[in-house]
Amino acid sequence: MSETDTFRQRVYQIIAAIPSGQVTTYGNVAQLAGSPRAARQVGGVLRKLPEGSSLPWHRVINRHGEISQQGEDFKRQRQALLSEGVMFENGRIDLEKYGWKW
DNA sequence: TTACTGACTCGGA
DNA sequence: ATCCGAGCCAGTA
Repeated sequence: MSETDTFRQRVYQIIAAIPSGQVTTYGNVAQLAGSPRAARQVGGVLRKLPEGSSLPWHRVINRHGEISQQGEDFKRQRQALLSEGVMFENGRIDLEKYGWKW
């Protein structure tokens, strides 16, 4: 991770390292990227992901263990997680159980 | 350059 | 536990 890396590039690298079947929060990604208060910007980066990106963006959720997206994107994210074995209880994921611990 | 936007989070009620 | 207001800051226009 070089000095000239942008926040976005760091976010890409971090998310690419989240294992299948595990999740992390926007805030955690921001912290690992070196800007602990930029959780919102992590969402901003993912919102503008290039079409056909292989980045596992669905493994990023909010601090309550919920999917932050709406509509069709919400359904796609939920399905992607379920297919990796991540279970929901009342619309929430148990971060103690599925949270990514590096 | 300035001005908005918002896949978030924190703290108080 | 839930709700809401305020702050945040990289992108974008």
